[in-house]
Amino acid sequence: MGGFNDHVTMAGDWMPPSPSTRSFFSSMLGDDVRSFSDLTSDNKGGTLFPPASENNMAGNAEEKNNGGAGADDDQSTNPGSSSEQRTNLRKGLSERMAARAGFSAPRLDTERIRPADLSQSSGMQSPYLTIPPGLSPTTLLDSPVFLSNTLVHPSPTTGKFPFSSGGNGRSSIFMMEGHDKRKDDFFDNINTSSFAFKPAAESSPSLFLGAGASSTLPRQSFPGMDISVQPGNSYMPQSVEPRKELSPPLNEQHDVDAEQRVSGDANVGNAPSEDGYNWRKYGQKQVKGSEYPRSYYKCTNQNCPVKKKVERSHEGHITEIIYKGAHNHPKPPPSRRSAVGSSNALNEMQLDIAEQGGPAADDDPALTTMKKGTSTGASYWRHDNFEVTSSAAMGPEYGNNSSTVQVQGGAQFDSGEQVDRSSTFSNDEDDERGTHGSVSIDYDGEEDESESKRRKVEAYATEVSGATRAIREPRVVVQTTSEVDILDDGYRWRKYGQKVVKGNPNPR
DNA sequence: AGCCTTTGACCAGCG
DNA sequence: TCGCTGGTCAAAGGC
Repeated sequence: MGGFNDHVTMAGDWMPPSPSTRSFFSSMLGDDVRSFSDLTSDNKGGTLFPPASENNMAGNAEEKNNGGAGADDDQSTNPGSSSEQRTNLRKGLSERMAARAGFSAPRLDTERIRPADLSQSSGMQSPYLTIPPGLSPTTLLDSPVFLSNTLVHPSPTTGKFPFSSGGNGRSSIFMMEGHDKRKDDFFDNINTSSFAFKPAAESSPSLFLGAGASSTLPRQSFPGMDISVQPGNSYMPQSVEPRKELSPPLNEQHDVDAEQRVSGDANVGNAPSEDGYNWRKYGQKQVKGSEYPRSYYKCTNQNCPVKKKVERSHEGHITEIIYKGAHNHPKPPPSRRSAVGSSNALNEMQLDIAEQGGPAADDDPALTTMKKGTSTGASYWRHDNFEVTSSAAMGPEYGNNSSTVQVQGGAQFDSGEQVDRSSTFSNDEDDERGTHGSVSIDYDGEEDESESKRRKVEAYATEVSGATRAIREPRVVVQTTSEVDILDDGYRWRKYGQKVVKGNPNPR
């Protein structure tokens, strides 16, 4: 879609822009970019990506090497229409990856950007942000900081959550609809460089594991996960499952890859229940374009339409999680399986969060902020590897209320609650190629958003993620149904701007 | 006994 | 219309 160009520009623009998410974003980008560029230059031949993910990457290594050619393609293609994008998607991962690499590199003014982040993120090398096992996306989302805006960095107030800041920043970043390439690049880079939210990190050690070499900063990022919410019904997903990647405690973060895969994921082998909900796996399939098999889960709660797709690496690391629909019921009490997840670090993390973050997300204004993001269709939210995407808001039918729930950006994945809408932090800007498409699609908010569209979107996401996934890590996508509802989330919103975004006929 | 996972087959959408 | 692909179904088996 049209978005592509924008994105490109975006890259350049990152720095300047707007205060909010974007700025945050930009800062992040800086790191990302930097790292990315560095990588590219250094690695030229191939390894654009950070070593950390080797395990995941392993499969990709070849692809990476091939990258050069692919890059060109990508660039050329990116701009193209959605169809083109798809085409691209179909290309080998290697090409795509390469393309991405190539793509972003040139455009970004890494040098400018770099500094800021570096300082912050210097520590974060690890590509993945790990979320400790037990930590649910929900939790993450809930975290006040997270919600808070990008500005937050280390929130003085909320503070603690490095995560949050990351979240925010990321969210903004992530939100980028397009996120694709850029995302990928970003994320990849980010992971490596990290977008760190400096500050707070300390407080919640448990949260980030990540990767990063640097234990400190990294925490904030969530490298490995992408979360996306898809519209279907709307109840948002409550959580992302941390699984493998998630977890390594801060200390462990150093060796992201190894650790994450190996130990990190306590959850790994298990069904994704870490988010607090009970899921039943009803299928598994190898999806084209994806290195790893995709597992299909349904929420076991009666009448709950929520489904999720999880892709895991051989090691069991989650490379991508896509939520579809929102839960129409509260989170079941932790028991059994959930308990399992809870046992992990994630749980701890959550606890930490609660303690630290203290403020309930709901209450937290920041949260509110996040929600704002939602306006449009899809949003992406990402922490290093952690990414959340939401498309339009959920249908009122489902979630209604939910006071708390938000997806994405602001969203809380709170489990019990339904997510009302997605947020968009999007970034419209971001999107690189396809993403846009997806975004826009959701964006339309058509309730039905045809499945097909949805599919496409998903597919796109999948692919993108797939390509990068290995590299990047898990991703959670939450789709919602319509954007319209977004404003009806029970919160009060103040419009602070309107802008026409390329690729989107409607002013944002 | 209940719940969940596995896995091959089937179905539907899309190009 | 055909083939491909993703998503879902449902039987079988395990815990």
